[in-house]
Amino acid sequence: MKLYNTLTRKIEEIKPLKPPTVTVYTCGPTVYDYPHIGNWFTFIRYDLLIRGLKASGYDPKWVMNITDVGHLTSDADEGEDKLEKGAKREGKTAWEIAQFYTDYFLKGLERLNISKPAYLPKATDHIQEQIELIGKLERKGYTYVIDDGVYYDTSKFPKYADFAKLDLDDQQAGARVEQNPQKRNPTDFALWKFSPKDKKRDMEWDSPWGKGFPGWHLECSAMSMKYLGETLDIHSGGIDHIPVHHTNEIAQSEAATGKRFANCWMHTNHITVDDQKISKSLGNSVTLEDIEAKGYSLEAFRLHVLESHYRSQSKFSWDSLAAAQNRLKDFYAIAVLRYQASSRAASINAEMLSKVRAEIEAALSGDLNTPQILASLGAIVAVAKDGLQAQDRTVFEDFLKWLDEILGLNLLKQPDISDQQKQLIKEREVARAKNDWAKSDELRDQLAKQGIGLRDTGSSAIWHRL
RNA sequence: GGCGCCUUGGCGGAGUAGCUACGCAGCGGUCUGCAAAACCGCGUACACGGGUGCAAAUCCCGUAGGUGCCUCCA
Repeated sequence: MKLYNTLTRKIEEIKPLKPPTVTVYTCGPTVYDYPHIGNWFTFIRYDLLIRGLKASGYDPKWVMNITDVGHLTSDADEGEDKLEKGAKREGKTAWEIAQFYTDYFLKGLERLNISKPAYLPKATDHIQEQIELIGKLERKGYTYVIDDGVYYDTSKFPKYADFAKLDLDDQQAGARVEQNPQKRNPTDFALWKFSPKDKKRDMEWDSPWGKGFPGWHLECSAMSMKYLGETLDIHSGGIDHIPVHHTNEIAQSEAATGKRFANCWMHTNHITVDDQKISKSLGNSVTLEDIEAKGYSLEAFRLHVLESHYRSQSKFSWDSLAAAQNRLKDFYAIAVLRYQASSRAASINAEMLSKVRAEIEAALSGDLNTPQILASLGAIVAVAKDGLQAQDRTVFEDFLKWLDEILGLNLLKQPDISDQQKQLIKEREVARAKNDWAKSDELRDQLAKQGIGLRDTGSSAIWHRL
C-alpha cells in the first residue's frame, strides 16, 4: 500500500518494521468541548487508513491518545489549559469535563462507524511515563528549568527545522506571541509546566522539578513509545500539527531514543465551511447533532467525507451533504438487491464484481483515493437496474461485506422489508396482471408511505428504500 | 512580515502530458397502463498571460484571486 509521507514529501510504499503488523499512532482529541464536523472528518479519514491497511492484508495496531490535560490555548506554552478553561466555562472540575467529553467522543466513534483503536490511552493515566521521559531528556542535556517550567532546548536538536521545513529566523520576525523571556529559543517548548503559585489547579502532580502538569507535546511521545515501541510505522495527525506539535514530538522522541520516531507521517487536510476554516469564533462549527437535526444520516456524512481525498482541503456544505445522501440511497438500493435475487436476467455477476474490486483495491492502495473508489462503484450502480440472479447472490454478498470493511457505509445492515410489505408487492403483481391499475397504484402509494419505492421490470418489481 | 498550499463544468470532486472521471442538480427526448422509476442525449470544465513539447487541465515562468500555518485548531 502506498501513502503520501510528509517526512519525504513523496508517495511511498508502506514498509512496516514487523509485517504484517503495522503500528499506527494518531493524535486524538483534546476533550474540552464538543467536536465539530471538521474534527470528525479527520477521524473518519484516520479510520480509512486503518481500514485500508486491513484490506491490504496488514494487521494494524492502532493507538489514539486522549488529551485530557496540558493542552494550552496556545501551542507556544502560553495561556490556559483547555481543560481548566472548559471547567470554568461549565462550572465543573477539569476531571468532570474530561470524563464527559471523552465519553461523548467515544460514542461518536461508534456512531460514525470508526474502527476501535487497540488502545485509547489518556494523558492523565501516563504521568509517570512522561516524567520518566523528561528525566531521560534531562540526563542527555536537552532540558533547562525556568520559572514556569521545564523546557526543551531546541537548539540542541540540529534537525529541528527539517520536518516542517521551517525557516526559524524569518518565522520569528513576525511572531505575534509574547513569550517567556527566560526561554533560550523561541521554539523551545515546555515538557513540564509548574502549577501557578496563586491558585490551585484541578489537575496537578508532583515531579522531581516541582508540582505541575505535563506539556502537551510530551504525552504523544511517551504513550506511543509505551504501546508501540520507539519507532512507529505510521504516525497520523492533522496538517496543522506539522510545524509545532509533530516537530516537537520528533525532537523530544529522537533526542531521547536516538532512533527515528516514525517512518511515515500521514497528515489529513482541513475542511472549510463557506470557504472559511471552521472555528468557534466564526460561529460556523457544525456538530453531528446538527446534521441529524436536518434529517441527514451519519452514513451520508461519512460518504460525504469519502467523496474527497484526505489530503485536499475540501468543502463542507449542506448541498454537498444532500448530494451524498442521494448517492447513498443508490448504494443502499443496490445492497438490498441481495434480498431480491431471482431468475431474471441480470448484469451484476462475479466477473464484473471482481473487475470492480480490482479497481477499488488499486485506488485504495494508491494513497487512499476514495473519490476514485466511489467512481468505480458507479459501474455497479449503472447495471443494477437489471437486478441480481440467484446464482450470484453469495458472491454479491461477499462483495458487499468487503466493501463495508473498507468504506464503513453499513451496506449489509440495510434490512429486508417486512413480510406484510412483501405481501403487498405480490398483491400488486396480481393486480397488474389483471390490468387493475387503480388497485396497483393504490398499493404502490401504500408502500411509498412506508418508505418503499418500486421499479417495475419486465418480470416483477424491484423495491428500494426512498 | 515569513513559510506553504490551492484555483477543474450550476454545485461537489478525481485526474500530473495524449483516451467520456465520477456524483448531485438541470435541460431535451424515449419506453412503460401510469410513474417521482428506467433508458438515451445535452451543456463543448480545467483562473489569466507567456514558455517548453508532436501533444498541457497536467511541466516551467509570470500575473490575479483564494486559503492554511507562524495565534486555538483536526
